[in-house]
Amino acid sequence: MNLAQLRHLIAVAEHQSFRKAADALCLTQPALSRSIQALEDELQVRLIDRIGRHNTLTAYGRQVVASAHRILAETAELKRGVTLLREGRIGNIAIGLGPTPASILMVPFLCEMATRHPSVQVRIARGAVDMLVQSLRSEVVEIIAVDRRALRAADDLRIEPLAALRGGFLCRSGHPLLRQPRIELAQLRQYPVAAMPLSDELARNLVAELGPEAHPERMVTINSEDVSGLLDVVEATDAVFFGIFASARDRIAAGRVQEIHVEPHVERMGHYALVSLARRSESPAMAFFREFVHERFCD
Amino acid sequence: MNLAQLRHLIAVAEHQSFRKAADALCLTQPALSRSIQALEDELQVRLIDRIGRHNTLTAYGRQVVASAHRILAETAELKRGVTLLREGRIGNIAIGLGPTPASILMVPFLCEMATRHPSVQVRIARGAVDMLVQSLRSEVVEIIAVDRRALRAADDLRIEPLAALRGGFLCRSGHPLLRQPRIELAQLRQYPVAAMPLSDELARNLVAELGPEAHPERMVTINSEDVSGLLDVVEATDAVFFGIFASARDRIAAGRVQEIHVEPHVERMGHYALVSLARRSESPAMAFFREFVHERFCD
DNA sequence: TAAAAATACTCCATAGGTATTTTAT
DNA sequence: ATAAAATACCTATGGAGTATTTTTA
Repeated sequence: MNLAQLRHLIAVAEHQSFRKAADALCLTQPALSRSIQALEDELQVRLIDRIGRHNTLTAYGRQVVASAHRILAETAELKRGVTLLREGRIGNIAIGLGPTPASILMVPFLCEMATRHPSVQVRIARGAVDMLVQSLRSEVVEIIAVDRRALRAADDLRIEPLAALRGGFLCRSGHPLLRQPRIELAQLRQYPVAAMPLSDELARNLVAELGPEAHPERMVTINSEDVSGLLDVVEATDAVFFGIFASARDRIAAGRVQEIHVEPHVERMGHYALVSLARRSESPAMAFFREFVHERFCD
Repeated sequence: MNLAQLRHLIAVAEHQSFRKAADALCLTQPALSRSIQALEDELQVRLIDRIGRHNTLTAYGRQVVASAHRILAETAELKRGVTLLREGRIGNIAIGLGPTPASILMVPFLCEMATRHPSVQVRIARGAVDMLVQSLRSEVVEIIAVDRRALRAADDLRIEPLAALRGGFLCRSGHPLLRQPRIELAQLRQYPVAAMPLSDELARNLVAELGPEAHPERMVTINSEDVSGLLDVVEATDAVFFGIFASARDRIAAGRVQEIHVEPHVERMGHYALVSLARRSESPAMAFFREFVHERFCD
């Protein structure tokens, strides 16, 4: 039994004629006859009463045609489902975001999906890099966006670097520091410093470039993984934010916070990456996330 | 896309290995690989991530496998349905019965079907032969059992004669007539005669054999198509029944009615037939009816 | 007698098998 | 290095076409 035979049977049932059905199927009449015969032989049952003018279904034929309709409808549904999935009109994606990527991506991405692709289910996990990598390996999430320097390379991971993001110090507009002609770390440290947990590598670099006072353990007083929360504090108080400017893109654009140019000037860059399992194909809707991330990861 | 490919995909999904799945399918691994590839090519989508140890379904694969399960379940259901139908465990039959056949068959057949084949839907139409033939031609019923002599032969009808049935006069046990040594039509006509509508042919025969007094128009006083009803009357009164003895088989066996031997003795036979549409195959469950009829049409 | 379905035959595309190469752990 | 999947190549079968016969209205 095959799907063609079912289509053929339905056509004959509809046209009540092998010839007309064959024409409709773009098939020759003998081919159609044999197709129906083969089905009848396999089911060991006569499906159509051949009575010259208008052929009619037997009781078996009616039974089989009913099933055939369901089967063919289901195959059409299969193809439709694949198409919808490919077009990203259905599907689901599970994403893991490290603290800074979350601050840059989460709300805007969820807004984008909610408006543009409302039928795609999105799940977002947030957390530390190690935890996210674990989620990735256990396939709880399909992709993660994390700090590249906190990542241990492994050949089961596909690491896709993202554009580097500028970072440094931010404070609210009208902050007392901004009135000073030259801001050194010592002045800045008179205010609380808000930052997310920083990597050892970054800590070493800070100490090397700005002196021992710049070690996060000493410098950072307000520490949270919730970067947005930190920025709320920075906007409302004299606390100073240390992190990636893109996390505060909207606030900077709105003039609510601004960069502090600390002397000596050192360009701080954040390096992030999308990480997924190697040799694993990705959900179709994941293209949206990928595109969105590359769009947002720039200064 | 074909059913084999869907089966193959499901096997690979289950075994997470082309080799094991191929073994399970009694297929070689290359054949299975190509089958899956062909399906992927047709759907233009990767269905399985080949990752050495355990291959896994892609998002598309999961979608397709879900549909594939439904499709294959439906094809199994199709075959099961055909089998059930062939075994007469499901199905429906619509039957037409003339007055006398109805009196012989209806109740016992319905009892038989209700006990032996409770899932088979049975519809029984009763009526005059012409009406039943019309129902047959319009496929309202699939077969009719009627008086053969009331039937006009036509080559779109398949007529299957049934064993002839003896007929004549019946009265209740203890009927005054039975005390007489010799019963002639004149004596019998002192009592009401109950009969169903009789054919012109039979009327002519009766007149020829028993004289003008035997013409149904004069002889029959209680006339109905409901033979069982007539027999109820005959049992309860001195009315005499004229018809086929098989209609009263149970009543005769129980000694409630008995034959009246009218002189001169003329063997009256009823000739019935099963009629169906020529070149039309019959419902599988119809075999039960056919068998039942042949079993009951005997004296 | 004419129209439709079945049959006879021929051909080709496809599915399967075997041998081998490539890939991944 | 080994196990698994992919590829190459060959074969056979099933399905389709053409020509013809049989059937039936």
